[in-house]
Amino acid sequence: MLKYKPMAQVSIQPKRCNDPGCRGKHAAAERVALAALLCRERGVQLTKLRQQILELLWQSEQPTGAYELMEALRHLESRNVTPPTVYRSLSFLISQGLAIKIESWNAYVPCVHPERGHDHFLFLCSACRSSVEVEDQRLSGVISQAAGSMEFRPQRRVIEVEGICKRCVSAGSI
Amino acid sequence: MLKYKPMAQVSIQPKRCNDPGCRGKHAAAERVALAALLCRERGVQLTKLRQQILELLWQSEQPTGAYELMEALRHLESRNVTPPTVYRSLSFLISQGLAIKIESWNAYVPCVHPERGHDHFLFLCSACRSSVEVEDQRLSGVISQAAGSMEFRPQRRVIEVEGICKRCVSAGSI
DNA sequence: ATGGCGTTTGCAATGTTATAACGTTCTCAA
DNA sequence: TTGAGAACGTTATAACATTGCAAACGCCAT
Repeated sequence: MLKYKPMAQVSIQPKRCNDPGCRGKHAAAERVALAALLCRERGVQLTKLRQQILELLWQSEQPTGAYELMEALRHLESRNVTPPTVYRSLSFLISQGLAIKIESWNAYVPCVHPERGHDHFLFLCSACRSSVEVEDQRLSGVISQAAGSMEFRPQRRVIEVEGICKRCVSAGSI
Repeated sequence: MLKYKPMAQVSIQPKRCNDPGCRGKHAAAERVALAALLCRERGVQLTKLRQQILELLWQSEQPTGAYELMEALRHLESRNVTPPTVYRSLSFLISQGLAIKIESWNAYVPCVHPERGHDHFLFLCSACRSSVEVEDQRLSGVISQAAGSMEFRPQRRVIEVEGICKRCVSAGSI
């Protein structure tokens, strides 16, 4: 069961990150504050509901399913919450680049770097069910080039590599 | 509704294809014959059911959903066919590299080059719902390299680029 | 051919993920 | 303050996929 702790409300200074090699090591509260900032800049609303869902995603150790988020919300709000509520907020977060759907798992993760418009790929560990978001310029290059040679106009990329992460290989969980 | 025509039973000479730039221009019957050959070589059974599903995939213009395949089978066999029947056969075909699941569409396509163990990516046109399977050495390289630098052991790759294909761009279906 | 054994399929039920349709409430600007 | 668009609530249903168990099939050693 996904747990929720309300995040600090004040004095969080959102910072844009420029390190392409960072492995997403950011404080959740800071990233949520950044999301709020970006939404303000863009003139879109990070409503309470949307922020709650974003925080739940950040607080989860692992990619989270929509129905799991729904359960968590039910406890948060002490009322019934239905699928459209969750899916609409997820759509919003995804459209704003604040969350990502992992297509091969039907699960959702917060996007670590919404402030960059980059292509990312996801490494998914099937042993510990963790995901890591990675930015790669060369990947974008290869895809753009292949698309160009076919005169294909790309709009959305899904790049997911499932396997065993370093930790789990060491732990012998192969 | 997906149509089915039984494929020629005789005199099909399956051929392995070595053209990395081929865009999957192969006769369906020849590809099914090749699948049968590969299964024989591997000591696994391409049963009637499995072959029917593979043929349906080849005969479909577009990626096909499991329930659509189920409907088509019902008409073929004039009896009820249930989801597990279809999903089990799809699992088999996928495990043998004879079919591919398109994760972002929950749909299935035949794999054009089961005889090669390559990484492929898929270009998906959201206008005409077509898919094209492409092999790319550089892509595999970029992913392997990124994985290596994280000491991640990749097992399965999902690479799907959705957008608008050449035909649909020309046709102005943007 | 026959019996044994692993593989494949049939079938009913159920689980999981996602959206449609429609009405209400909220927000913000004129 | 009121009107228009955005966001949300609610009911229902669509779409996709799996579990569990039993029957049939295929293969092969006897």
